[in-house]
Amino acid sequence: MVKQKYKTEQRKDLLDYMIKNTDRFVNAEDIEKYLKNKEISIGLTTIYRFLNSLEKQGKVRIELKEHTKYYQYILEECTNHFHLKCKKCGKIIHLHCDEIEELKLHISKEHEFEIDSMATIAGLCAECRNNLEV
Amino acid sequence: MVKQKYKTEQRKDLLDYMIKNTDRFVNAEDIEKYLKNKEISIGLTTIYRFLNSLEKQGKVRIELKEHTKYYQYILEECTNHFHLKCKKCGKIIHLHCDEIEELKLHISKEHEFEIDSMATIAGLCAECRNNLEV
DNA sequence: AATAATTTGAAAATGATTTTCAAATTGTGA
DNA sequence: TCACAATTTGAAAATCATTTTCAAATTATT
Repeated sequence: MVKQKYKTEQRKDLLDYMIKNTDRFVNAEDIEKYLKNKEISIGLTTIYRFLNSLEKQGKVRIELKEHTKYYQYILEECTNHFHLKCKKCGKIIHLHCDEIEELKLHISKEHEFEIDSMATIAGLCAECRNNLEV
Repeated sequence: MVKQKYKTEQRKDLLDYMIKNTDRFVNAEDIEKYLKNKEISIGLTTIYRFLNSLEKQGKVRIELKEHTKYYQYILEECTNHFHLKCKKCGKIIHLHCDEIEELKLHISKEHEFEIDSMATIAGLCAECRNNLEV
């Protein structure tokens, strides 16, 4: 399943789709519907195989909603900064911040733990925090 | 499903089990097996209902392995500190650390984002980091 | 006790994901 | 360029964790 020795149209289209939709989480059905609309015919099986392959390679963030797995492709440029993820609306904030780097060093030295360079921390964004107070 | 007006033996046993197993993630089957062994008979349906109820109340951390949901009961005393979770072995480190509090303040002020008080950050623990290098 | 409200659990249903396997596609060596 | 081998695809069937259903059991209330 992580062989992929032959290149195919299907996987090219699938990767294109994932890279164009890095601002949200998508599931297998989302992908199928979109491609069907574009007259690109890809079987659900192939979509699932592709998503599994991305997962094994660690190239996607994964989220569970109801019974369904949602995937978000991790862009290269996102591998070296932190992310804040709003629990309410799902928004992801890309955090370029020296304080985080200091914290990583501290945790590594004092707590002997190596935090992921692209780790995600959950919480509440400004808008959702305000809406809660209404 | 979040009514629970009547108290029952089943839910008492289930809560006991969850509270006694906060050091790891358990799934519905784990719970069933354990209780069956203890001669306590509880239907799988009831277990699922109970876990869903905990989830709706926000009393559990959830993790997806293969196709199965795993649950970890969140102890009261864990709601006010951070956690480091090793991606490799699953170990959870409870982090009592001033630097984190400073970071939370910074993120709140400068990035307008309120980090969860019991947030979990992924990474690699000392042992797994060393084993990787072998 | 008698009644009403809620909970339980076995069995059936659900639904997302995986498996199967024959056909189609892609790469390779002559 | 033409086979031949290796890999990939996808429709259909299978899987399997989880949910739904609903009658019976349990719990609270009068």
